[in-house]
Parts: sequence; C-alpha cells; structure tokens
Amino acid sequence: MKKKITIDDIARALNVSKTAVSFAINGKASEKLISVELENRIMSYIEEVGYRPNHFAQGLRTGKTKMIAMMVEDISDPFFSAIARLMEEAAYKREYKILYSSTENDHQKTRDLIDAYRGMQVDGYIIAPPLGIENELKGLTDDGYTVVLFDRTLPGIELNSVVVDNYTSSYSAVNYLLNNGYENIAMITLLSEQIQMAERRLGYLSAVTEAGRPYLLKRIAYHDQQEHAIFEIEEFLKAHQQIDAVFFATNYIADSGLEAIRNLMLQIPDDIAVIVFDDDNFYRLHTPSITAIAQPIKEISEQVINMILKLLASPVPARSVNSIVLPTKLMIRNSTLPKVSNKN
Amino acid sequence: MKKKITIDDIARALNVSKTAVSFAINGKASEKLISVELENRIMSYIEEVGYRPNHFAQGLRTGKTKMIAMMVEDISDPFFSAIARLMEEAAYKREYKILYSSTENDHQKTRDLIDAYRGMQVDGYIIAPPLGIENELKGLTDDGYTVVLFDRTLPGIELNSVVVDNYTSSYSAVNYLLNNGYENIAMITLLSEQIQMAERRLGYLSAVTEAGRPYLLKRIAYHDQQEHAIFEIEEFLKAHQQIDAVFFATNYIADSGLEAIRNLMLQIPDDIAVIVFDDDNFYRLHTPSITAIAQPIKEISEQVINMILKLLASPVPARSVNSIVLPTKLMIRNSTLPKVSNKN
DNA sequence: CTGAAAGCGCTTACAG
DNA sequence: CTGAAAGCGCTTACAG
Repeated sequence: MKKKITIDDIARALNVSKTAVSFAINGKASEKLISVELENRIMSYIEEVGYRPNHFAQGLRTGKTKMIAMMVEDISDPFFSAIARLMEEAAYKREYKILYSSTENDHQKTRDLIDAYRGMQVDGYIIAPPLGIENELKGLTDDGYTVVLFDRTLPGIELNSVVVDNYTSSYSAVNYLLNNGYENIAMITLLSEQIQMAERRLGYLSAVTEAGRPYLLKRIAYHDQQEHAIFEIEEFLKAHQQIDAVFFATNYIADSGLEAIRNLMLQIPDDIAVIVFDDDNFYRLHTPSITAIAQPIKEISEQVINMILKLLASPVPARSVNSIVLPTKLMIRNSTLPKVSNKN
Repeated sequence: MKKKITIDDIARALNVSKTAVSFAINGKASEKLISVELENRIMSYIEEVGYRPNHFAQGLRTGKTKMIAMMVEDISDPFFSAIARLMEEAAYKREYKILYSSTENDHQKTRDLIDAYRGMQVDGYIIAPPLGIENELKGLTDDGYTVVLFDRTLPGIELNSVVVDNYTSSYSAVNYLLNNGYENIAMITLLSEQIQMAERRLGYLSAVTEAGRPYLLKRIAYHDQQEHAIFEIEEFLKAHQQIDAVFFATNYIADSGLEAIRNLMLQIPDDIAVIVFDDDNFYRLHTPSITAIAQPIKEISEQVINMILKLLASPVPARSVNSIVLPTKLMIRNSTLPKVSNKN
C-alpha cells in the first residue's frame, strides 16, 4: 500500500513547521499571520502531491466529521431517491458526505441507526421520521446535534422541518374531483398515524364533508405484501360500488390500486376517476394519464440542505426552530376528466 | 452536549484496565486470557451505559473504517436505488456503512469522488464504473483497497465484478421478437462505449444478422434532455417506417421511446412491438404491458455485498479475481405478442 | 490479568 | 512565522 502523505511529510519537504501547513490548509493563514507567499507555496505543494488530510484524525481532533445522516422510509422509493440524489450533489459541493439509510418506518430500526450514527459522530441528521422516535430526536438535539425533519414532522416536538402543505393539497385535489362532477370519492391511505398521512386524510375529509358527500376511507398496512394490498383494495371497491373516484395517498398505494382497478376491469375515468399524492414519470405515460399532486422535489431538497448547512456552519446552536411549508402542484391529466353521466 | 463515554470512563468505573475493556469489546478476551466473568461484566456495563466506541479514534488507530463507497451512475435510477437499498441492509447487518454517490457517468466527477473517499479512507469500493477511470481503479487496487465492479466492467482491466449476461440476454430477447414474426427490429441505445451497452448492442446485432434481417440502430446521448431524446426517437421512427419492433437498451431510454411512440400515435404491438432492457413495476401496468429483460436485482446485490465483505474480512489481499455473471429473465408481456399480419 | 506507554494524524494554544 | 507540546479515543505490544 502506498504510503499516505501526512502533514509531517509536507512540513519536512517544505522545511516549514507543520503548524504553518495546518493553518494554510484550514484557511487560517491570514488570521494567523502566515504570509501569502508561504501559504501559496504550501497549497501548491499540497496540490502537486495530492495530499488529503486524514479524515479520521481531523474528526477525532475536532469532533466534526463533515458527515450528515439521511434517514428516509425507503431509499428506493422514487420520491426519496430523487431527493437523495439532489441533496447528495448539494452536500458534496460543500464538502459534506451524506450517509443514507432506510428506516422502513420501523422505530426500532431507526433507533439503532441513530445509535450507529452517533457512534460515527455525524454532524447532522436529515430525517423523514417514523412515529415513536420522539425521545431519540430530543436526545440528539439536547446533545447539540443538528436535526432537520422533512416530508413529515412529529406530534408534540418542535424541530426544524421542511414539509409540503399536505392538508391543502389534498383538500384542493378532492375539490377538483367534486367540481368535475364526481360524487362518491374514496380515499385509500396507509394505516398510519404519521402526520403527513393524517393531514392528507383530513384534507380529504374536509372536502367531502363540506360538499355534503360521504366519506369512504380505506386504510391498508405499510408492510402489506403488494398482492394483499391489491386484494384489499379490490374488495373495498367491490363492496362500495357507488365509488366513482378514488384518491390514493401515496405512490405505492396507487401502484396497488391501479392494479386492483385493472383487475376489476374498471375504466378510468369513466367508471372511476383516479388521483394520486406524489407524481411519477409513469403517470404521464399511463393509459389514461393519471392526475397527481406533485411535490416540489427540487425545492424541498434545496431548502433542507441549505437549512442544515447553515445550521452546521453557525458557531452557536440555534435556539429558534425553522419550519418551511411548501406548496404542491396538481398535475391535471386524463384520469380526472369531467364526469360524463350515463357512461357514454 | 452530553459527555461522550470513553473507554477510560469504563475502565475507571469498573476498576479494570482499559486494555481489558478494549479486548472485551473487540472479542479478543479469550485469546488474551481475560476471564469470561470479567468479559461479561464489561460487556453488560457497556450495554447498560450505551457505550459506543469512537469511530474516528478506531479508524485513525486501525486504518479500518467499516465504510464502503458505492458509486453508481445515478442513485435515483430505479435499478440502482433498488440495489442500493438491498446492499445497505446487508452491509448494515455486518456493521458496515455505505456511502452512496452518483457518478453521472462523468469520469471527472468519479475521480473527484474517489479522491474524496480516499481521504475518508473507506475500506472498499463498489462501483458501476464510467469509462475513463481505469487508472484510478488501478491506483486503488495497487494501494490495497478492495474494489468490486458491478453492472459493467472496464476494458483492459481485471477486477472483481458481478454483471449479468448482457449479450445473451439481448440476443435472446431479439430472437424472441424474430420468432414472433417481427422482421425489422430497431435498437435504441446510448451513445456510449460502456461494456454492458456494447454487449447489449452486439447481442442485438448478432440476432438480426443471423436471421438475415437488417439492423436499425439509433444511439442517443446520455445527457440529452428528455424532450430532445423523444424528438430524436420520433425522427428515427419516422425515417424508418418499416420498423415493426424496437428494443430499448435501458429504462430511461424506454421512457423517452414510449413517449415518442405515443406521440406518433403508433399502436403497441400492432404497429410496433416493444422490449426493454431492465424491468420496472410500471411496465406491468402500462397499456399494453411491456416485455422486459429483468435483472436479478436481489442476487446482484447479494453477490456484490458478499464478495466485498469476504474480501474485506480476508487478512491477505486476494491475488485472484472473482467474476460472476448472472442470467436475466425475459418477462414476456403484451407488447411483443406474435405479429398479426395486415394489422387486423 | 494490570498498567504504563506509544502512536495513528491532526489541530491549536503557547512561548519565543 | 517556528517548534515543541498536548490531546482527541482508541489499539496493541510489552513488562510484570
């Protein structure tokens, strides 16, 4: 193995003190009265030999690791992986590394992960939290770690967060269906009390209730096999033949739902209109194309990464909490065309 | 910030030497003549106070970091994100952390990433390499780092790898089209000399050539805007009206291609049959459903992770190279139904 | 088993 | 500016 160059090697090679080298590397040259000429000499030598400070020695010494943990439900979910991709780029530019992991909405796994990341002393945490990790989050912030939540917050805990307006988005989407003449609108969502899911559900409930329409809610478990989810949705739709539109609360529920609708040989939108929370390339190409609530993925990523980098750069721990709520956009497509009566 | 517990604190609290604590933690108790009783006492205390060794001190001291870098084309690509998810889980169980990043098939970005990971002294590298990083890979292995390639290899360089049989998969898929009566089969692929792309192309060329059919190849750039890719595919299909089937070399090319086909109002499979390299949930739900070559994502992940963990666990650097080639599976769906002449 | 010690590579306060 | 020094928390060879 090639010998790693150390700061000592550099000092010796240039006949300067390693203090000077360290100051130059860390941009403290001017502040520490090191001449520009020496600084340049050091920096160009570093460049030349391809020196890289040992990350572990730095981490051990400074307690800062330039690493951020990102914990989401499922890193292979298109929504989360798109966000991960954008954050990675932004973080990389500022010399931060991101460690991704999937919580599977399992609070025990999430606790274990936080524990492991604490051992690694990552500087900050970006989390789409499952319920049940309130104490661990409190522990993190109490110990001075920077935490930013996104996609959802947790009840009873005040933390920096970036979310979309789930309530209004859902409310508007359901209203759009009502205005297009749909009367018996079902919502199929997760059996979960996560805040973002609760808000989507409330938006739906408000809209149908205000319109004097019944609410038809079906909830399925997160860990359900897809086959089972499809079966449950089929049974639900069969049991409520009056349903003429359905609002799916997430992408993966919609995947099962679209399969159920196909299995039941229902036509979209003639027999049943469809709207989904979260957009996907696929919905544009689906026959018919599917109306979806698009989250501003780029903006979410930027807000989260800017927020956490700003917090990490600040010398004193912030005592106030930043909450950003972003709007979504309803992508209107053919699965929600105005209702034509008598199925013509 | 809560004071971190160190190995010194533990030694003091238990009135034992920190040597003993270290041995117990690292499972060297028996080997170092530490009594089982003492070992248990130490371990249960560690459990009780939630001690976690400082990762950076360990890394600095041992030179091992328990981190693996994973570099893929695009972490938000469904194929790569699914693999990332599976690897993360497997690695996590063995106490390894994975650092993901996207190369964008850009060799300069990839070099920078490798450089950064070297600074972090990650133990191993899992890479779906872009062309042009042969020297960097050679540098890594020369310096004793463990490298496993997947999805593709690089010409003229012998490294551990896990890939699928791109040539045979493509050859068989095109033969399937030929057997179903399609005569003018086009392939739309990347303008890239990456090995896996070259193999897919060669499989196609062999199949059509052997059948005495013409080859109709269209290549588009990786970084093309999707709108531009769609336009190019439309122009290509318009310019070759005889095409009755098309083989897309990747998912994202197929996304553009399906849009082009739709824009041209061509019916699948009556006007044009479709087959795609890489499967996706979406193809099952597409109307009509799309035939695809499915890579064994689970097995690829397992093979890669097992290979790298085995190599990392081995005390002596392996001098031989492991190459694993896995078969794919053709998922036959409605986009390649046997051709009906005269468009009836 | 203990205990003192060295050393991984860095940062930083300090005396000159 | 230099140079010696301490210390981050760990692992490990060594003498007892």
